[in-house]
Amino acid sequence: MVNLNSQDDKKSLHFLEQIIEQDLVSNSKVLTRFPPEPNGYLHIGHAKSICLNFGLAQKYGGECNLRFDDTNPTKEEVEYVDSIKEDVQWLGFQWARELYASDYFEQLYEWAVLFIKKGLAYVCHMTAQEVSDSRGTPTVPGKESPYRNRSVDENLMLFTRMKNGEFQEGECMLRAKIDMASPNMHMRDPIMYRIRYAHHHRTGNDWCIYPMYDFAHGQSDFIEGITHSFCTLEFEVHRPLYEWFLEYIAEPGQAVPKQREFARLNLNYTVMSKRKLLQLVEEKHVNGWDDPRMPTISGLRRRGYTAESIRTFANKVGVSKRENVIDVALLEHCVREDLNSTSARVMAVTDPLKIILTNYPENTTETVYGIINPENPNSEKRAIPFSRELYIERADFMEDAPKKFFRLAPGREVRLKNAYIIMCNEVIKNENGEIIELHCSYDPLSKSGSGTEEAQRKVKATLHWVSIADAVQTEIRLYDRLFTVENPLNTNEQEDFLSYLNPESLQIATAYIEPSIQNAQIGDRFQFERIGYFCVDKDSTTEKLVFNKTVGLRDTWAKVQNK
RNA sequence: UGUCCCGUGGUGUAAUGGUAACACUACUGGUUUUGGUCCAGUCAUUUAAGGUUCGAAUCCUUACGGGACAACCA
Repeated sequence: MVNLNSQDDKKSLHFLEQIIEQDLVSNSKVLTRFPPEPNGYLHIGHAKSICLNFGLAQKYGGECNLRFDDTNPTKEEVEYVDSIKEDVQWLGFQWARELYASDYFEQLYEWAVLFIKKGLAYVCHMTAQEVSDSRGTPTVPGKESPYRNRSVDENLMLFTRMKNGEFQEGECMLRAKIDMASPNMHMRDPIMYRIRYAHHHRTGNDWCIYPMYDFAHGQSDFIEGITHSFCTLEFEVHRPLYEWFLEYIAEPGQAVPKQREFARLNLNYTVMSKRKLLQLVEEKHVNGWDDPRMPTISGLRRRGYTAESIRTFANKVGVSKRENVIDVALLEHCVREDLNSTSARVMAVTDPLKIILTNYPENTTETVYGIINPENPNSEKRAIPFSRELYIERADFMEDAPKKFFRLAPGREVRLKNAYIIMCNEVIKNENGEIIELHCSYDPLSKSGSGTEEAQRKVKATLHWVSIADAVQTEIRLYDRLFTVENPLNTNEQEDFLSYLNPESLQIATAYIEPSIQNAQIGDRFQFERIGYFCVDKDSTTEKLVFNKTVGLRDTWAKVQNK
């Protein structure tokens, strides 16, 4: 498992760390948990929670459990369980125990009976509509259920019959008897158990009654001996209920878990709710949960993000209780920083313009050498074939170049990276006036690394290139933000978030790459020099490599152009 | 006219009664055989008004602003 602590140096403590350190005085061990519901794939927001829960346990010498909150069989599937486990491990964490709330169904049932016996729970026969109507509103108190004051014996008998399948779905439920006038809606006789004739991914058809979140989560924490139960802000109003149940379950003086809440992660130009992500998948606006445009962990992984960069990101966004929207530029910065120091360089032309070196011998190929990774002082070199006919990037040539354009233009010189300095002598056009090729001459004395006076000549630009005869033709998938606006949820009445989908979020193109790319394996990451970071997609075949663009290099020239 | 939570540069996070700091973004400039990387610099009277104090981003009061809560979801 990765060790996060090395990154911590002398940073000040965030508020959850402060809480833990105060508790450490009386408590010896920190036990946390990451509690996903297996009803969807994990996203970058979950990554923050994972890094927090596992990281805190690690920092304070404790442990972190992976616990699936699987109390709603109608929405949960094994596929999601498997993907969640894969994602957590890929991120670099290993749980102490793999657990399921459904493991505790028997115990939870017994506790429910205990609440009935104490006169703190009752079976209620109101319909969903009646429950809703009688609950009141945040400003208006609710009304008590007519079934509220049944005898303990009758409740016991009824609850047993619920468990035995003697009622239909929706016919009745078990409710906690708290306070219908509480200003906290969650204390207005919340539902503890409901009837569901659904197959559960673990317990099969053993049960037809299932506990609600509020009667399962805190109890599960308690059973496992969790010391700190960290969750997102929307559960803050559940805290009194979390504590209310535990108060009657724990023995006097027995330690109970402490729930504390932090702000969830939001990223601009995307959505972060599982429901909306599921909708994107089901309605096929994207190609599955692991579509590289998705903010899911599996999507980011396929896109080429490293686990390291996501952990760094989670660390940099911080932890607090303020609503926040993180600029996706920070995520991109984190992955660039990692990939810059680790990825092999390669030259790839994505929009080719043919050039012919008129003074270079025909039918000749020579080998030039490039450094695989200039950030690594011990980097090896790679061999690159050079010849008379080359491709350069179309954007690297302008016929009428403004002063600020440093690249190739008629009568101007540039260096071909790792090779020679060339000059553009002639622009060849077709009958439509489109530029189809350039005739250039090269300076034989200017070869890279030769140390000659000519080679040390200063030129304004260095271009990447590829020898046409030796290039490997590949598919590249270029991604842009999935949504055109920073907050797709901020819609006016007649639109929904789908209307802000970016129609150009995926573009497919061809890249011609130097032949050293031939041995690339699925998942390998490269920097296409001067373009960006790419990784080999799983759709690659022996005939054709497919690359995903992870993120572009910072592009100062694009900014200058846009002014 | 409810309860709870939160207000610090464009964005996030620090400063825990004693000089508002760091990161990202943006913009300047330098280095560079990647217009990348790297390096240097610029960008805030801490929502407002009162109060306590020698001293307030920090404590108190009020106002204003934002968010959560009315699923047999989690």
